[in-house]
Amino acid sequence: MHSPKRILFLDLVLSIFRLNGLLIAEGDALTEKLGLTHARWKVIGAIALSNAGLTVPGVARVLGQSRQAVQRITDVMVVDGLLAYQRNPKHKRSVLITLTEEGNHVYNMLREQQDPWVMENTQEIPIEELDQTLRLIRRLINKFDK
Amino acid sequence: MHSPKRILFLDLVLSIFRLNGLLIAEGDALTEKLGLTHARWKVIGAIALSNAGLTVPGVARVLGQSRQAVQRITDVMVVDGLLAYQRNPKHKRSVLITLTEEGNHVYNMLREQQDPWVMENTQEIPIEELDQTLRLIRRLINKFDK
DNA sequence: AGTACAATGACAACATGCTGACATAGTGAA
DNA sequence: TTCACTATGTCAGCATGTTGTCATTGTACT
Repeated sequence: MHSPKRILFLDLVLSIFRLNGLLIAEGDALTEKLGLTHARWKVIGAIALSNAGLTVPGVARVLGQSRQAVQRITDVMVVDGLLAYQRNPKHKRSVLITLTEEGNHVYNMLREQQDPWVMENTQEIPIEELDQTLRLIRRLINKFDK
Repeated sequence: MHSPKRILFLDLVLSIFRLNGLLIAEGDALTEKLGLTHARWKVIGAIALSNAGLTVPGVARVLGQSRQAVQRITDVMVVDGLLAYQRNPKHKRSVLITLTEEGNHVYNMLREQQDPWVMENTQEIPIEELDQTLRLIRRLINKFDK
């Protein structure tokens, strides 16, 4: 049972855990000057990328997290003036999340940090390898996301 | 600046976050009957795989976590009778962690759950793809782990 | 329309990760 | 040997994730 594939897969699982931790640390370092954290980085990114406007459960679905976890983050970000809740014509209670002017400004500054970071960490990696890896990761996500 | 590579990389980062969350859920489901959690699964695995015996900071280094986080888990596992602290001939205060008889039993049962799980989730995936992916993940880990 | 089921907000309990701080133990160089 | 630096255990505070529960709102089917 100690097939190479088994070892390889368990190794991959542990490496995902490891990389996840390192990416969180990178995210925190990257956003520290902006008064953000990795969790807020994920949320502000999801909202900035949405055209139609997202609700709290909508962000949770995009990020694959519980709506409660997202709600806690967005509540704080609204208090901090980065996000605002807007009336949702489609739902009496479930409001839409939008970026405030300050939120937009922070997101733009975030981009200025993020873009060189991405460049730095991908320039030596062929695009085909990134693509293959992303495809396998997605395949595993689909397998587990039921 | 919206190069395909940039999009691809950010997509990969988000997918790592996503897969990490799903793997934690899988780990929790897999170990629930054994009274474990994903965090204890990682720790018990690290200790079972070590031949020479590990200290708390040793496990932390293997897993790439803070020693404080590992200490908290092992303290509980010692109380629960899965682990035991043993005198370390090389250090007066930093004890070695060993599996108790019960800990060994739980680890074996864990393997009985884990092996079919690994089989089920890898049988359709060529070993070369797993290998390529692991290599890229490792490459990123090395990049961020300074 | 009415009614069952799903989605949402709100609150709580808990697990797990991080960092910081402090005292003690170990190590290596002068 | 002595002294500076590193490693370790311990305690605390905090951020973030999970699940569970309950009341309310939306949706879809009869």
